[in-house]
Amino acid sequence: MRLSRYFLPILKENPREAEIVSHRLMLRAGMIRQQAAGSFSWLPLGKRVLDKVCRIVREEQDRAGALEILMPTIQSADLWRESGRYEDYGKEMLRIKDRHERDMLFGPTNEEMVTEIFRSYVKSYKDLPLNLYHIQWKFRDEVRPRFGVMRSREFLMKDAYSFDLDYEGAKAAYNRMFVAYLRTFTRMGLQAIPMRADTGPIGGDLSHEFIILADTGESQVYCHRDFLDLAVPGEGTDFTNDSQIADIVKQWTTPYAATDEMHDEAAWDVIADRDRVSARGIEVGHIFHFGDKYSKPMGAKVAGPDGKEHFVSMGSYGIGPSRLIAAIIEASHDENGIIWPESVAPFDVGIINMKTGDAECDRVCEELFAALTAAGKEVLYDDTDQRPGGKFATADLIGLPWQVIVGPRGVAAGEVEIKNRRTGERETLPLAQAAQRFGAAR
RNA sequence: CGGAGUGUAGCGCAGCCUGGUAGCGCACCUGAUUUGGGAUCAGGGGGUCGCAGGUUCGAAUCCUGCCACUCCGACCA
Repeated sequence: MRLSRYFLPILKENPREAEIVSHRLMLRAGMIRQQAAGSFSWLPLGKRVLDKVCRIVREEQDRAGALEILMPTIQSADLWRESGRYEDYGKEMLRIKDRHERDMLFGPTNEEMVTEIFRSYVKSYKDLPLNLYHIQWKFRDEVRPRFGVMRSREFLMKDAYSFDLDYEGAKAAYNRMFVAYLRTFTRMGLQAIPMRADTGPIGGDLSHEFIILADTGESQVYCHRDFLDLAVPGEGTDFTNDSQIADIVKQWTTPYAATDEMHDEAAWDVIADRDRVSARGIEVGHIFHFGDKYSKPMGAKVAGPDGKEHFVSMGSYGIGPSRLIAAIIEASHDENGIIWPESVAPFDVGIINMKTGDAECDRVCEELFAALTAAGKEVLYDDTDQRPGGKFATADLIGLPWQVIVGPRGVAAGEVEIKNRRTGERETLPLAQAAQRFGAAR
């Protein structure tokens, strides 16, 4: 992509309304545009990151055996009356009437709808386990939206729903999602720690929040230092092996970890001082087991091997990709801007032409741009006629992992400079080697 | 929903107290000189001063009501 043809409305100054760093940087980097309290448009740069995050989420959900579907944002109130939540949910649910005066709502979550789908088709335990997920916009009419996309009213959510014959099966499904989450967050360059959670309004008796540590986190969290060195399950993890998956979950739930509201002072006191990690955290995922809370009132049942009907045992599993992006920035930035982990960076490499219009600089940049693109890299080529300082500032702000700097001085010597955004390390390389560094053939 | 605050050009702000032709910086457009960490000069475009009433010869400025947004608290992915 050539920057001259891109839409990247960066801001030099901090917008007044943005208090926390991720909100500021997302606005300044031209990723998002606020449209109303807690509702945002995603501009090209932000959309690219959102897509990358969603892709990782998808890959890990699929790997763990979940199947992607897509349900509507607008739901009928009748479904929610079946579960009893239409009355219970409160003002956070945006209620709408259609032209026939029928009660509708903008979905804050999809338990009822997915249960409706399930009960319509699945009648036998032989079709279980089943886990259906979708990535869809949700709306919760928060009393006080804040912190940009971290706490918005409209937000993107991956929500998965598992269906099993009994508690044992549901527990195994829960464990699969648990392990999938560990992998998902790790792939985004985050260290996520599962913490026992309150089951909240959805109810249930087994629940974990996945919390990442960041100085600007919204809540106080406590955990054992052991978490920081635990091995994250690899790509080859066998999600069909229940006992292996259960072992991983056990390993990841044994050391102490709790959010403020679940904190147990007595258990905490037992831990040696040097092993205690007391920090700020951001919740990026939440998994629940809730049994027959919806299957029972909504009549979602299957025939078991015993020939009798059983209400299915369910769980739900959420990740907020839009909020996750803010969390990544909170965990990875410096005074100059965002520092993207490579897996979610909007582009892999930025090429900075220090002197657009200079025949040699232009030629070298074009060659590099073509070579890196051919090598499968996503490249943002700054071919604008801004001055070097401005280009550096923009590149640092939007946080691409690598910058290739092409200036007349280096070009005369047949060299370009490569800068790593995270470490700030610069390296001067002959042109051919620079291209090879990013996977180009020659 | 309680408390506090802010609405003036795309962004950041001044002007309001003490009413009299709406300003500054950045950004944008034109031209010239520039080009290794947010250039310089010259010229230019852009605002029903959040909205609605009221007071007044005259309102960004004073009064009343409303709306939007932000922050703190309570609440949540």
